[in-house]
Amino acid sequence: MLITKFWHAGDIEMRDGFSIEELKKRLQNSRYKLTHQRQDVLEVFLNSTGEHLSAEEVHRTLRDKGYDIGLATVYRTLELMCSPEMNILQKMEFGEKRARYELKKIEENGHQHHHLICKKCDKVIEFSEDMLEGLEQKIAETCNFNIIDHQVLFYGYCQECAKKLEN
Amino acid sequence: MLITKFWHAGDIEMRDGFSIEELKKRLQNSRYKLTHQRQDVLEVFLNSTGEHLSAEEVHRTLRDKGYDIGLATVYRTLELMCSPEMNILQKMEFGEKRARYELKKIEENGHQHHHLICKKCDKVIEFSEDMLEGLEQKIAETCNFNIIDHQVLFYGYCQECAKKLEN
DNA sequence: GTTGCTGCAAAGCTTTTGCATTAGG
DNA sequence: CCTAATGCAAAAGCTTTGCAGCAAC
Repeated sequence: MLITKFWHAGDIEMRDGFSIEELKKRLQNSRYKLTHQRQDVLEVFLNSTGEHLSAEEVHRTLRDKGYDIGLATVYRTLELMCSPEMNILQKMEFGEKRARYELKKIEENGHQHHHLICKKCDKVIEFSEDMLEGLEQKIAETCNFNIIDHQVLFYGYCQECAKKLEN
Repeated sequence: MLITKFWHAGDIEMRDGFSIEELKKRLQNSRYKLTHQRQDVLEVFLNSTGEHLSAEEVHRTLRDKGYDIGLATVYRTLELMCSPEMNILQKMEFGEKRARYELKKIEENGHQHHHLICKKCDKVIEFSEDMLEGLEQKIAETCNFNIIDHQVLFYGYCQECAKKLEN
């Protein structure tokens, strides 16, 4: 999966704030153990450049590096890191059959970013935009729904594929 | 899956515009055949009250009615009806492993509706809201991306589950 | 009569689970 | 030590596919 990054002007600054130390702290808070497998999985994300990784890709990356880890452990670790308790990874589904994960990056305004997905080549373009400003609260009030997370997906054609389709 | 409907004031009026005649017309335009299986699948959606149906639910509904149809055919039919050519159904993924489908309902303003998904009981609440007004075009221009569809998902806790979690 | 469609069963993929073994605290 | 975590392999789902027979046009 090709990932093209696009940050809207004014929303560029981000903070990840994740490290092995932070992982250790959060694990201890919940009486989980700091295994080397969990460290290894986190490091894959810390070393990746914002890619949306699938469980199998994380597993293969570690195996290729010579680390010995089972796929089941990768799945269990990903789930743990996505839990509200740990809150380290974000799980996403782009309409493929496999799920993808990325570090939970919080922008200054507290919003996640959103995704443009090309229907032809599956390229994922990220964008950051404050259009949801105030909307969450409005929905929460009107629908009596306590929002803790959201995901916005736009489907369409990227520039390259739009050109190809014209021909 | 429990579906609670909520239509924001002012966005209530909708038009479906689907019928067997319409199906026939669209099939013929693309040299597809009007089989009774395809009619039957469409009728399940026409008779349903806005539910988000999975392939297996469509299959079971038809089997229960005494119609004889294979699950593979249901899948093939659903895929066909989701294609841009047919443009009759909308495929959605709510983070379950199975996909769900519903009639492509277009609101007066041309927007689809959006979903609130309870993290605890999986209830899906629909809401309609014009907050994306102008945003699509803005994104299209800034990102050079030709948007043809979108899906907005909010995750959180519905009123009932929020209460239970307090205890 | 052609060509596409269906049904069945098998295969494919991703993800989950049971259980004996290992390792963190 | 004690409990949680791991690895493996098997199972579980959902979805897709190959192919022979059937139905639409």
